[in-house]
Order: sequence, then structure tokens, then C-alpha cells
Amino acid sequence: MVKEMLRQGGRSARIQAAVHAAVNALSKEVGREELTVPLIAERAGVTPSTIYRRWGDLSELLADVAVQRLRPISDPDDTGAITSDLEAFVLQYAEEMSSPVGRTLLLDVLAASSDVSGPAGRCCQYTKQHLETIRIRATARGEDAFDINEAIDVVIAPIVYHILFGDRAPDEEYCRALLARL
Amino acid sequence: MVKEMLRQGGRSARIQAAVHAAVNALSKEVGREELTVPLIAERAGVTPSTIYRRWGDLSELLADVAVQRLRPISDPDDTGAITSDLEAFVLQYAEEMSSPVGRTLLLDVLAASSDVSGPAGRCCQYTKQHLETIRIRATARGEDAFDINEAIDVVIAPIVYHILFGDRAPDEEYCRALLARL
DNA sequence: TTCCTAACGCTAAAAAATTGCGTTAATGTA
DNA sequence: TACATTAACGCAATTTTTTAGCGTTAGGAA
Repeated sequence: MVKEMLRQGGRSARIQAAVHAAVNALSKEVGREELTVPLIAERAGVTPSTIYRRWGDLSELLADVAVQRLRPISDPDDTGAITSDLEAFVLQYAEEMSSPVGRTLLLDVLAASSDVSGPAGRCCQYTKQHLETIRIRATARGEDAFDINEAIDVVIAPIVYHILFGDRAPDEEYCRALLARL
Repeated sequence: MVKEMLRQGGRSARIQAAVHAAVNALSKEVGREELTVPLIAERAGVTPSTIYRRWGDLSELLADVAVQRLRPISDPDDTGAITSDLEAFVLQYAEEMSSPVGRTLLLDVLAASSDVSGPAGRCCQYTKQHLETIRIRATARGEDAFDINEAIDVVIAPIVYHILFGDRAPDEEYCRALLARL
């Protein structure tokens, strides 16, 4: 659900911020299983019905919070060369996502939606945008660019796969091996 | 949770079968959101407390059912050559998983566990076993084999990635392109 | 300022999850 | 086969969560 809010200022915005903050705070304090809507509501100083009306249920609220946290705050580092740019970005991506919280964020996002317009599609776009930034920088330098979809298939997808299925830790060595395939 | 059952015969087995059947039946009739423990219990002719005691909660029950459905019933088709064996397997895999129910099964499995011994790890093993079967056949024929982990990274992982994030449909053409990279 | 109404709080009712306790039946042993 | 043991279940009471009605508050526009 997660209505896109006809009113985005004042009280409505304050409540959203309070609820998001409550989710983030409680996520660290209590386990995932103990995280309930009434608990979040109390911490945020809000009635549970407000959360139910605005987000629908817990999973959608968690997905909404997850996309906020996965939303990039800045462009990937400019290291001066396409190879090192990519390496820096991928290593950081694997680092963040492979942690228990990172994996949980991914699952929260995936569980909420099945179509492109949903949270999952947006997170997918975030990654593409970062790669696009790196690619544009590369072409500006005169380096020969890489294909973004190919980068996703060859590098990002395997990392995500192993994080989700937990059959292998995407350490630096592994990530570098993936990058070498590009 | 999903206790491994000290008693596996008689009533215990009948109830498990009834509950699993109820989940599979109701999954088609009602949507995923409407699927509740009391509803499943009623259909299975069981009290809700039985389900809660045995599986813990709905998500673990769904994961348990999902691994059963994802468990291979037979070896991949033997088409006579490694290339066609792989292609047949991958196309079928993509076909099954890219449907709404397939995607849901994947998410059910992923949501339940984070370590290798869990449902996700087992499903991962299923895929590996299939690939292993194809590889062994190939070497028996004298064909030069492929690396299983590489096949997962290059072919399976991208397919799963696009299914989960919903940013692209893994059609036949796309799958063949992935296979060509091996 | 004034109006309109989206969004919230409060409350009651419905539904789901938890727990104690007695009962049933699966499994091992004589 | 008969018996003892206890895992697993059913039932029912309790707690918690979710839903829904209705009045109130506060953005946003005229």
C-alpha cells in the first residue's frame, strides 16, 4: 500500500519521521521477531491505527523504511579510474548488504512488491544509477565504458544471490574475481 | 523452528500432510494476504495451536511447504549433450521460478532462514545437485565439464536476481544469452 | 481568515497468537 | 501381545494484534 500522501508537510511528515526512527531504533534493540506495530507505535508516540491506515501492515512499513535506508545519500567515490571506481563501489555494496541487517533490508524490500514500480524495483534502480554514474565518468575520461546490464548480471547478481541464499560469503577476493570477468 | 519431529509416523505424518495440502490448496483459492493460520487449520481439520506449536508461525510453515515444492522429484532430462542438458534445465528453472507462485516460493524460503542449514541453503543445494548431475553425465560422455559455481554465478544468479527484483523477465532469449557466456 | 478534507486519535469489536492442562496415540520394552 | 512412556494433539481461556467507526485536528487552497 504505502499511499503516496496527498499531504506531505507538517504533522504528516513529522509522524512519518517518528515512525521511521522508531523502526530503526527498535530494530537494533529487539530482534526482528519481536518487532510489532503496537510496539513501534508506542515508541513513535502514535496510535497503532495510524500506522495500519498509512502503511497497511508491518511488512509494508518495514519495506518503506528499508528503501529509505538503501537510498543512496551520495554518488560513488571518484577514484580517478573506471576499474577502481567499480571495485570501490562493488566492495562497499557487498560489505553493506552481506551483513545481517543488510540482508534483512533486502528481504524486506523484496517481500513487499512484485512489480517494477514497487520498492524492489526502486532499489534495483538505485544500483543502476550508481553504475550509470561510474559509466558516465568513465566515458568523460575517455575510457571505454562497460554495459550496465552486463555488470548487474556478472557482478551484482551473484553477490546478491549468495547473500540471500547464504551459501557463500561475498568477501573481497570473491568480488574481485567477479569484477575480473567484466 | 520447524522441529524435526521425533515421531514421524501415524498421526503426526497425517497432520503434516493435511496441513501442507491445506496450504497448497488455499494458496490457489485465496490471495497470499488472506492466508492465515486459523484458516489453514480449519481446512486441514486441525486446531490452530497445533500449527503454532509445530511450526512456530505462518512464515515458517510457508517456508516448510515451499521447500517441499521446490524439492526436485526427478533428475533433469538427459538430452544427450551437455549444452542441451544445461539449456533444458535452465529454461525450465526460469520458467518455473519466474511465475508469481515461483517467486513467492523463493521469497518464502528466503524469509525463513539466514544460515546454510536453513530452507534457503537446502534450495540452493537442490540447484547445485541438478547441475552436478548434468556435469557428471557430461564427463561420462567424455565432454569437458563446466564449473558448477561458475554456472550458478553466470546463469542462475542473474535469473534469480531479475525474478526477485522484477526489473526484467527472464525469457528464453535472455537465458540463452546467459548460457552463451559459460 | 475561512472552508474543505486528508490524516490522526480514541474506542470498541473482531481476529489472531499464546499458554495451561487434560487426552490421545506413537514408539520402545518386556 | 500387553504395558509404560511421552511426544504430539485438542480444547479452552487469556493475551495480543488487527480492523473499523466516528469525532477531532491541522494542512492546503481560496
